[in-house]
Amino acid sequence: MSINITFPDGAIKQFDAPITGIEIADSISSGLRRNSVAITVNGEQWDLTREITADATVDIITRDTDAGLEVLRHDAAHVMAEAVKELYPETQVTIGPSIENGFYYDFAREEAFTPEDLIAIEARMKEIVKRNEAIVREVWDRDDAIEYFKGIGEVYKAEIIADLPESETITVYKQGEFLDLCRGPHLPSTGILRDGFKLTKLAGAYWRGDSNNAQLQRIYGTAWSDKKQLKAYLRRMEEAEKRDHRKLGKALDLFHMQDEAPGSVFWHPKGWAVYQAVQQYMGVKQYERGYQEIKTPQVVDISLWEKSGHASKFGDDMFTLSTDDRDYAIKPMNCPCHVQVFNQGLKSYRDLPLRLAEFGSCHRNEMSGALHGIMRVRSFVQDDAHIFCTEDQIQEEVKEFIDFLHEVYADFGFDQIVYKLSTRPEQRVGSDEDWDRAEQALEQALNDNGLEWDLQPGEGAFYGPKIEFSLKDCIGRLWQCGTVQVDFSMPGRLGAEYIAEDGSKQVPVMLHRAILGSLERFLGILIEQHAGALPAWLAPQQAMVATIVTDANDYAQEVLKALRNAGIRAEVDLRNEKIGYKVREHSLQKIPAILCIGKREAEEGTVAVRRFGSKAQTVMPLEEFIEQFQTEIDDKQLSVTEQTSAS
RNA sequence: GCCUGCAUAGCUCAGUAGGUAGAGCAACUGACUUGUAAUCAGUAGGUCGUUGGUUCGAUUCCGACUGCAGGCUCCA
Repeated sequence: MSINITFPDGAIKQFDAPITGIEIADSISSGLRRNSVAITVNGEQWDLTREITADATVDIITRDTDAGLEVLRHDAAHVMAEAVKELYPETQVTIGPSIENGFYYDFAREEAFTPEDLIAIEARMKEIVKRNEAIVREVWDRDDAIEYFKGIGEVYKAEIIADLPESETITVYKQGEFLDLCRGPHLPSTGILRDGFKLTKLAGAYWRGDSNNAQLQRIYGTAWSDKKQLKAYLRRMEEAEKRDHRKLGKALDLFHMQDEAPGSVFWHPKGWAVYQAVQQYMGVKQYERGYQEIKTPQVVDISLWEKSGHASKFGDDMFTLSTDDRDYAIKPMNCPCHVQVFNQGLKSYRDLPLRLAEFGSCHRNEMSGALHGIMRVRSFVQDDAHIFCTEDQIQEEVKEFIDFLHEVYADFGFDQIVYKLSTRPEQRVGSDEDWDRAEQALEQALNDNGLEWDLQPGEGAFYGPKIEFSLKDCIGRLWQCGTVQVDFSMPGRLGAEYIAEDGSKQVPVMLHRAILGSLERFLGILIEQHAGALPAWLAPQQAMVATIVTDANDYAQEVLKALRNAGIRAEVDLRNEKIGYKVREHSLQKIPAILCIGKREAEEGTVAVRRFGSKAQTVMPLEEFIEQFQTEIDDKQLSVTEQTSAS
């Protein structure tokens, strides 16, 4: 019997059935056969060795594509599990998927794996690849599968199968002595994995992601189509590490943290200069967009947090104190305080939308394991604002906000933004009708802005759904910064109301929103994004005046004064050192402009400018430099190259 | 909070198979007046995170605690 196989380019070829993916690949070219790892058959991913018995549309998956890498990574996880079972037979295997850049497998074992074990496991994996064991797919009866895995002591596997929907076909893959439940697809044999993998780290992970369950041992690895790709990836990771904000924060003398104040930042003069630049920028932008800035108290009676619902949901994570028989909490967030400001005086529908903003200092007793540099801290400042409005105004306000956020992120040099819509969680306040309307409003706003977004069911705040705006950092980690949340419940709980057009009392809708999120976290991301070399408008020290000879000291002081008068953050280096030494030091500090001053410059009233990232020096009159540099700062130019191309 | 690992000079790191530690840079002193990524010489600097235990003796071995790192969980 012959069947028609349709290829991605529309070509149709006849084959004698049954035929396998590997035979199809071979019929096209030996190169394709060598590089193929799986095949898409009528939209479903199949093993290359699985027989195709009827007409089908196929697409051969090669090892260098995203789908191919996923297959390789999944196989790497299986090979790792096989290696672990060979070396430590008492270990139980659970699940092992492919992930971005690699794979992991979760194991249950009494004894902890050590870093030395990883080396042994990796070596055994290489052996298994060398053995080139055939990987065979088998369809099993559900109960037989459960019995089998129970029989060999793999209770986790048995549990997974028992929980699979009845309709699911139970497939088992066999390689050598190792048998694993898996949907596939997999490589025809272990040898095809080749040597582009490496085990990277050891971690704990809860069974089924629930902290009430047993903790398993997770081994992470990275896997690529070949060794060259692997090496390139490892180099990328090394580069990324150099950008780490904790390293740069120390090297550039921006901030420090110490044992006595875990999760809190000591900002040094230079770091604080950046912090201030960011905050002042936001203040101006908010004013331009119709926000009014306020400031609310740090220590507030616990009763307010009980009314708002925060105490019951986050009580354990709040810093509390009592004095004079009264219980207080250090504010973990600003919203209830903002409602208090709204509640002062009688509000009219004419006052809406009312946009109250605060650089609100908040404290949260985050779990010790959650802390991470200045990205996740216990003491932080939010660029927080709450918009009190009518239901009709939600759409427009959210749309406005998204536009605002895009403008801000672009100014800071971010163009990769990930949008997520988080909907009602299990533990929540407010009626289902309110949640329906709130979720709809946000979804509408995202779609109206033509944005691509992911849904995160159940991830909303306890008082309302939210859109999360995340930025991708240099290591590819996603950091949530901006957010906008629709809240139908808190204003009512805290007694907010306004007089409507018809004279009736109405409860306003409250939009919670932030663009930077936490300033601490945002600065961390900013440092990593720019590898510490902040654009001139954000740099802590924008210009450094460095003298070549002591005779130029007086003129250098004049230059410093002129720069500072022009609003430029400048310093002067009069030390008795060689100019090469000074240039090196200030270049390492990534200062955007170094102005070298020697005898010639002093006589001519010029400066010799050396820009960060360039070895070239340009001698120009002081006034010209100031004018040019000021424009660069005012326009928030992101790089000098942009400046030259723009002018 | 949980799992694994780590904690030595201001910084980056070495070291001690148990006998109280060393380099480079930085700091300080002196000389050098210098033209674009490190001038030379000298000096000083450490309860080896805290705290118990084992030992004649612990920075080193064991335990607890604190902090940090990578994950997991959490993130108003």
